[in-house]
Amino acid sequence: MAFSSVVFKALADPSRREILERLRAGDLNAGELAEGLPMTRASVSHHLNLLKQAGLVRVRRQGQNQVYTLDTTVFQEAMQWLMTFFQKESGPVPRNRRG
Amino acid sequence: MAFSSVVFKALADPSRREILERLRAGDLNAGELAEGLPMTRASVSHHLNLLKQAGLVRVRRQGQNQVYTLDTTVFQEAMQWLMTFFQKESGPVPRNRRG
DNA sequence: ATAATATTTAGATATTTTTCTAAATATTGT
DNA sequence: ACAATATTTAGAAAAATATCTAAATATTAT
Repeated sequence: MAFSSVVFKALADPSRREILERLRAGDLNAGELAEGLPMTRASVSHHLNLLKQAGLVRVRRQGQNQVYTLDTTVFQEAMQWLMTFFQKESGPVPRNRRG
Repeated sequence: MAFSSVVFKALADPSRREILERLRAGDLNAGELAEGLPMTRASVSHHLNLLKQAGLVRVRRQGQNQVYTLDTTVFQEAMQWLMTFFQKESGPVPRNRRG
């Protein structure tokens, strides 16, 4: 699927945005992320998987836990896509303006 | 529905992003927007409605046509949301930094 | 008022997404 | 190896979304 679709689809769900916002304060494991969300751990796990596929989070094992971290690079790419809409003319987006 | 959900949901569909990208070059009416998209005019109309609800486009009648225009203010808000993810600490986002 | 053109709305169907329960996998401690 | 804990995977059911055809609405010209 095209870059933007996975990312924007991932961002389109309130539970997933909630997860991302919690991760802003620091890494959390799956159990911690599931707490407070009105759904089962299995469902949270599903959302985490979508976020991972979108490249918005990374995961590493730490003992029994799966620890999730924000990965901000994709946020940047999404921002860049949005930013093109402030330039009136369409066409390839200039990345730098030497010469 | 919360601000971000409608907006990100609107952006999550490739056909709708295609529509937005065409509108970058200038206003187009519903018929023009439907051309080239692999679906009926009714379906395009549906997508346009979602974009309108998200505040991403405006529409005005011009004779027999409905003319669609980009509205960039919501793009800005979406960008702002994304931008908060580059500040590690969570909490209310400072809008300006006088004082 | 009628016809022609442009677009939307209604209702139906197909696909995708969300969520659940139950079972499976992985790690740690005994 | 076995039990306890953390998390994911599988499969099913419910809810949301995308798309179609047909009918309805709005504008313009005759």
